[in-house]
Amino acid sequence: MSTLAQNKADLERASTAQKVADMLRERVLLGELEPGLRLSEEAIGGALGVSRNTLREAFRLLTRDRILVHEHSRGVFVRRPTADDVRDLYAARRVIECGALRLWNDVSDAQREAVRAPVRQAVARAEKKDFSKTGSANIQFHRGIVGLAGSARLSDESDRLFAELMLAFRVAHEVEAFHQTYLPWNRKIVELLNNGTVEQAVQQLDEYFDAAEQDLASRLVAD
Amino acid sequence: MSTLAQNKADLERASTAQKVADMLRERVLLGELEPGLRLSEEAIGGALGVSRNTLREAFRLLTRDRILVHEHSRGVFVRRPTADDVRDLYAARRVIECGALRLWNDVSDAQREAVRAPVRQAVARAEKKDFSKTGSANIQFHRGIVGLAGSARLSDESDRLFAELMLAFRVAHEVEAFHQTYLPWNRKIVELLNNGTVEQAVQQLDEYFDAAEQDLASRLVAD
DNA sequence: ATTGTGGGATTGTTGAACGATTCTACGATA
DNA sequence: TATCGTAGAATCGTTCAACAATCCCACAAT
Repeated sequence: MSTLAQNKADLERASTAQKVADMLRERVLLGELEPGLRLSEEAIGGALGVSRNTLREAFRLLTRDRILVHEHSRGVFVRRPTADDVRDLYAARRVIECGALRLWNDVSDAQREAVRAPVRQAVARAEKKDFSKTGSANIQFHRGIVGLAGSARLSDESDRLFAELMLAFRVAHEVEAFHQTYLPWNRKIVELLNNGTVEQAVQQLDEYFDAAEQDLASRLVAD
Repeated sequence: MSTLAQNKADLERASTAQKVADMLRERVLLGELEPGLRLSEEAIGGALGVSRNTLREAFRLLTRDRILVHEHSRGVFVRRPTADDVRDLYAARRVIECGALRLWNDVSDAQREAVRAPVRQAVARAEKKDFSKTGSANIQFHRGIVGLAGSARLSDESDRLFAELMLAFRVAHEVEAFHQTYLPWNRKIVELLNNGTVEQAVQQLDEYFDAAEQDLASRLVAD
């Protein structure tokens, strides 16, 4: 049955616009296309070998994901989050993740494990002085938390929030170093959860958000 | 300064695709285009006098809003929420709205008033046997709750969840009667908030979700 | 009843075209 | 020197026509 599900993904080949959008998303998140950069329809379309119409469809997709911003008759630009955006982003995360974390005792073991595992891996890597994937590990931890809610829609929206946050890190020139700072926090949260003190874990998560928001926002005031 | 903000809205005339999307969204939400209906590019584009390309951009917009679903090489259809969708929707609402409501004591008076006012109006109308806008009043109440979080992103996403829920009501043939049932719940929640017993209000909201979810899901099992 | 197999309809994508809007650079004016 | 206005270039917004790819439906064969 699992093979059928796999094949399904192969059969549902994405449209050209979807594939272009995926590629552009990756480039933006990898930092190859800097925030604020204007994406010319002609230049990008020519380079990728797709028509303007198809490319515009891809742009719409990414605009909805908040990766790009669309200005009428001016074109699309890689989003450049401001300090206000960061505040909004963290206000949303606080509600979503703290709310999800409070469900800790009502969810499946698999869901709980999706929260613990990323931290365990990050700790293991940190002990080996391997800081290569600390960023994605931190994201995985928070994805796990959102997953406790058991809503695909909420998880999808959170992924969009995380992507936008990545752009903010990029603007703040703090892509990797940033996440690394907060591993101790994540450990503490998992520890509190394992102790059965869920409310304390929620409070700890809330403090993490305070610190992270302030840290990031302070780096975004200057241009 | 307020006039400037108004003019801005005029200046930022929406693109054709955006206007088409807005019109289609309204038609769908009003029930003129039934869930499950396939939207032919040629038919709709011809009727609205826009090109296929522009129409397809509008479709993409609405697909991201979960108003339409897009099946490759088959076309776009008005979304037809299933019982599983309803479960997912309420799982998301539970986390978002209960989380937002817990912020009651930390927000501005204006934000709190945005929660109370819709219930007050609904009560006034109900006393006059005027049940015309009870649906939108219920939605306004919940929009107000989400607004407590103070995140435009979260409010936008919630609007999408509400729109999707409207479609579910449509499928369940319960557009107006549904909301009406839950006015007493809303009153009780506001009452508990005014008493300063926020946690009890949150619990009441959670029970509302349980009841609403079960009611709606039970009407969606049959086709 | 199930399984090919056509043809017809619809979508996916392209390329060109042209009006509308924005940007840029240069010169006029104070 | 600084501000303003303007013509021309560049780019976006939208349409149209075309064709390949895909799906749907009816009909025939087993």
